Amino acid sequence: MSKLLAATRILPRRFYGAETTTVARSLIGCVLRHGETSGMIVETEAYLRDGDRASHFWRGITPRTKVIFGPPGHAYVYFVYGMHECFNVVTEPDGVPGAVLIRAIEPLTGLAKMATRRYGSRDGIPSLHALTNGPAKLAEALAITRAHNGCRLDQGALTIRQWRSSEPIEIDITTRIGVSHSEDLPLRYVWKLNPFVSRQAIHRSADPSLF
DNA sequence: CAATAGATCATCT
DNA sequence: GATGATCTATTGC
Repeated sequence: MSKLLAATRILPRRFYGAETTTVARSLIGCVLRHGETSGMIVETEAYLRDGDRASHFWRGITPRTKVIFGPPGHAYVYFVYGMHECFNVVTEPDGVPGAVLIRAIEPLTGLAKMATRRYGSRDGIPSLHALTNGPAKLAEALAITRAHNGCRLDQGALTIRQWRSSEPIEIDITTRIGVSHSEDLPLRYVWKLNPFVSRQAIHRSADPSLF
């Protein structure tokens, strides 16, 4: 076991029972690990109970959203676009819905395995950051599937660990990616200037030279 | 670099 | 029957 992983400790269940926005922000800098593969969380999005039409659960409990209404600290994994799976953590107390989508990680261990899962046995990967800079990309790289839906994150093969960073992490808050409702809510948390985020936290402008 | 098309199916109306 | 918390390849400037 590497020193890197030995220095981490699994987040307790109560960590996830807090407000969804707090959990989303606090997860930045933590380590998501599945077996030999792991990465540092650099980008998250909060999905809320109140006033958030972009969430999967704003209409209430369905077979798919059932786990989101359950106790915190469990995985919510959903399938979209006929081919992609994305990983969330369930937040808020039991009975209160809330979820945080993990949008990007910085690869830490098991790089070769991740590359094989993403690109097969062909040699050479496009780039390191392209390995895990998107919710469906990191799920594939870490082999997180719908089979993990509802599993606990404080025990078993799929865990999230705290990381003692020597320096405080600078976090940018932006609107969320790819949503077509509640687009203006500032619920995306990105590690400022980290090259492994899915998109820069830079605003778009008609004049790119302004940036 | 930016914009767009196509892949492809579970979920809910 | 429409839509989607996406990704990749391709086209266009």
